[in-house]
Amino acid sequence: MSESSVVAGAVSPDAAPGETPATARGELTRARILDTALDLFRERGYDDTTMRVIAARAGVSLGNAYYYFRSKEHLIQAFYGRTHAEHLAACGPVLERERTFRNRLRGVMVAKLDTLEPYHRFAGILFKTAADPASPLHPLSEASRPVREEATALFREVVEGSTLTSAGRARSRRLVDGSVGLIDRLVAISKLPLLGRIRRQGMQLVRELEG
Amino acid sequence: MSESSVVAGAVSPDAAPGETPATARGELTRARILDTALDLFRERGYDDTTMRVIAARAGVSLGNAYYYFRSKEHLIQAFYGRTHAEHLAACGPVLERERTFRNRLRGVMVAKLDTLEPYHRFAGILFKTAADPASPLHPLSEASRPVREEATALFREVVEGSTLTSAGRARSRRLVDGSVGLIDRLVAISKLPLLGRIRRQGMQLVRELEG
DNA sequence: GTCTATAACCGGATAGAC
DNA sequence: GTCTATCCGGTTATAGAC
Repeated sequence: MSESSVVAGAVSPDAAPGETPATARGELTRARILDTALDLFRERGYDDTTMRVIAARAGVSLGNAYYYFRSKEHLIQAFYGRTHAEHLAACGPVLERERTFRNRLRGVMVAKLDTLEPYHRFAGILFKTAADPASPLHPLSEASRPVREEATALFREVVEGSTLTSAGRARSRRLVDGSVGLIDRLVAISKLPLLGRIRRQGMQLVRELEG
Repeated sequence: MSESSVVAGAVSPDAAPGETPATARGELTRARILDTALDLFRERGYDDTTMRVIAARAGVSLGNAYYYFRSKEHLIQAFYGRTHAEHLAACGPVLERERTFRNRLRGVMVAKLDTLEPYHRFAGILFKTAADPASPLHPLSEASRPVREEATALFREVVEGSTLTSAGRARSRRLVDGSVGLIDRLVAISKLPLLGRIRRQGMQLVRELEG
């Protein structure tokens, strides 16, 4: 029940959930294309990186790039898988060390920011495509399932491993710090009888929407 | 100080903020293109509606369509302007009639859902493009300024015209109803001394992030 | 100066041969 | 697995008509 369960169960970073596996050499070609793409995304952003340029720099034909990645967006999905794996690794020590809900939550969130920092520049595109319900990048899409389930498990562990009783970019970091503190207090205070009625109202709303 | 200030101050529905005005006949052509586009969006969705088809059905050349609308996304911006105008009109009676914060907020939000209902099908694309910081559709973009300021004024009026002391799709409607009730109670309860510390903490966080 | 049209460009995606 | 050839649609260049 330690965090090793989560970290150990990681999907192979570049397995590109739901995507063509491959044979020995194909796996290399695939990795080369992804590496090239992520480099280019960092350098020039997403929109200014064409599939043709990715293919060229990776030393394959355009059609071949599409053999490994069904679409340009699927490269981002692979990006998710890769950074998620890094995030899991970074969380290991934090979850090992911290026991309060507050510190565990903060540690996990700050680790995420650290992991994504090098890609800050093209973060915008992630929101854009992820917000499209039809995109394979949508958090609830089938393609996102593996990473989604792992991320869920990660947060479950944040909660379960904590006692829950105790009380990058500089602004983002401050936001995480501050928000976590607030959430922590609100969660604690929501147990007071005074708020029982409001909480029940909220819970019922959620339940109704599920049904 | 009645809501007439907001309703009266509406931008002309299709003025396409920041876009080419026009002469007599041009204005008609422009409206025809927009009508055609919105019809097509409703019928077949956004992605399946090509600029070529819009132009053809509107009886103009492709290049001509681009004379009036800088890009396909700008058609959506015009859509915002139009539905926003309808929303304002629908809000008039509500704000005239209701005086409690809760009912005013609910009325305005339900009116929005009603206004957008016919376009439910392509709502997804709105989130997608709006989430892109570089898009003219982004809520904070310069192109969005006119509608944004009017919408802000509308909500200001929801608050200012209320006493704030009293306590479509079926699920969306239920969500609005329920959420509004919750917000109302939370706003009320946040005045209790018990929550003073948390509120201050939250306010300070917001202030810091601004500075 | 306002409007309209034709032809091209560019990049994501696909078809199909090897 | 890999390539070449092509499609398709958003966008632009540009020329000319009112």
